[in-house]
Amino acid sequence: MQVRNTNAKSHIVLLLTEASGAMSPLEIQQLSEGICDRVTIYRVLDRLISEGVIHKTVGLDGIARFAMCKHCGEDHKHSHNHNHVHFSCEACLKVICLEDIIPDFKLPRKFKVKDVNFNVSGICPDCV
Amino acid sequence: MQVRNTNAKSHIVLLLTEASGAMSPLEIQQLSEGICDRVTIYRVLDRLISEGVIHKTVGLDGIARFAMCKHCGEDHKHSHNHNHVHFSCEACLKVICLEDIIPDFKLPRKFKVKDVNFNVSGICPDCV
DNA sequence: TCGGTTAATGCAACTTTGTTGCAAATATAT
DNA sequence: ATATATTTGCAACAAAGTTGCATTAACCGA
Repeated sequence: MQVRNTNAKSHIVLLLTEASGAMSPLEIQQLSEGICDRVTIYRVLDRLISEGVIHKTVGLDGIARFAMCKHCGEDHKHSHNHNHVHFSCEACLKVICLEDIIPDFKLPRKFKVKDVNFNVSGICPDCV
Repeated sequence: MQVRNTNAKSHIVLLLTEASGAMSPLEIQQLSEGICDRVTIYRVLDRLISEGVIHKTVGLDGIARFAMCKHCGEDHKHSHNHNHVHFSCEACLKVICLEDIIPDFKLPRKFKVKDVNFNVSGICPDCV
């Protein structure tokens, strides 16, 4: 399946690139002033995920949030993990990627790991 | 606020105690054959959480699931973390608590951690 | 540059998950 | 046994995400 660049897609990529944290579809919509329909945002995000451009994280609030894949080069689209910590601030409600913090753990070998979702919530440095 | 034991509550605790993994409110409802209203399940779960009897985890599917706190004695109700790994099997759809697998990570000191939600998805040993 | 093909979008309707208000029911202490 | 506060059921609501289908728009090749 061919990949096309569209207004909605480049707009959303730009938003996520400039964002200071992971964004929910609703937040994207609110910052986009009707650039496209709500449904399109979900669909663009799905595509960006499968293209390996962004990754998804879900915290205890159950809301999906999306962020650019920063440390993932074009070359390993299909094999990269997003195993860094995501921190949800209970005060400012921001969710940030702590790209450098990669928890160390090991599962019994019989488990086949395909995806990782690590979230920590609390108070971020800005909100102390 | 006083705590009461009710049919719904003890039924749900029993279900979770005997369960092989974390359960969603919907799964609880389906295994309960109308023992109580859907809303009551949510409310009982809320209470059990605040009593420190169960804990909550949310994976990439955004669905809340609940499991007994096994390694948490009565005494440290208010301070225990649920920092073990939860494994979601993409095949059998079970979510199990790996109580013994506690990832090692460290945040910059300025972050105040209050809660942890660690999920790994893939294929479990039973579904190889 | 102009069509033609096919991916992407908008709209409307729908599903699923979770929440709230309030009156009725029930657990527990006395 | 009764009083009181907690818990429940019901109905309605809210938020997040999905689906079908007709229309629009990217982009490839002539």
